Amino acid sequence: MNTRAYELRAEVLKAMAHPARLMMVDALAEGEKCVCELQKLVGSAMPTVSRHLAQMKSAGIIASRRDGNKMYYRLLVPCLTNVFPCIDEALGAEQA
Amino acid sequence: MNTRAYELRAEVLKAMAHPARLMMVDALAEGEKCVCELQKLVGSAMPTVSRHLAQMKSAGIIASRRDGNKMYYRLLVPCLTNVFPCIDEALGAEQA
DNA sequence: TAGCAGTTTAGCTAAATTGCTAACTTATGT
DNA sequence: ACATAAGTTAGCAATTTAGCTAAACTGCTA
Repeated sequence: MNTRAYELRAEVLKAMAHPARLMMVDALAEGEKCVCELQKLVGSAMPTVSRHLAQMKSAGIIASRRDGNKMYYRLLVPCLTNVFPCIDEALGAEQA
Repeated sequence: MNTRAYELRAEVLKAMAHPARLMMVDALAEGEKCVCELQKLVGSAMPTVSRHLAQMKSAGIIASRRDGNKMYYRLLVPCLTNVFPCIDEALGAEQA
């Protein structure tokens, strides 16, 4: 495994490593949502939400589609949500 | 799901979201390793490696054991490595 | 007890991240 | 054409992260 591969993986993980972004990934796992819906969900200002989404999009884990004046985002890699149970397990065990 | 749960998950992901740390997680998935081995692997200065390890330890994904003057680290949550194939898939697909 | 290998902690600087407000864009409706 | 709704981009301040060097520990071994 070369360094470049690890850099790419790190970018994807970094794109998820934020409470608001995780919340959105979770929501998008159920199906596509518009920015306005996601904004209500996370409760941050619209520009903030938009930037979080742009970040995940540039990492390649979500994609967008325009419908009228709404932008719909969808999760490109649903298997990412499979880590959550594993992470929660880690949080339960903690120290050792 | 409450906000706190997402914050905790984000911390775990953040602890992994770095090329050097991912490299170490991959290495530790094969079995425990001392800091000196990990340092050779990632090629950064020893204090830097030590701090990366401390970060992952405080996130709860690795643990340490002292043997003489060496510290051995091990992966507490091996299932974390299951995401990598999924991430690589995401990197292959990209935009949409 | 002195010295050495292995590791961690401290202190610093540079760079990246986050969140906000304000300004701009795109599409809808009148 | 104008107003409004939905999003994005820009620019700023505060915080966090990353890497380095130097200094402190920790545990062997002579």
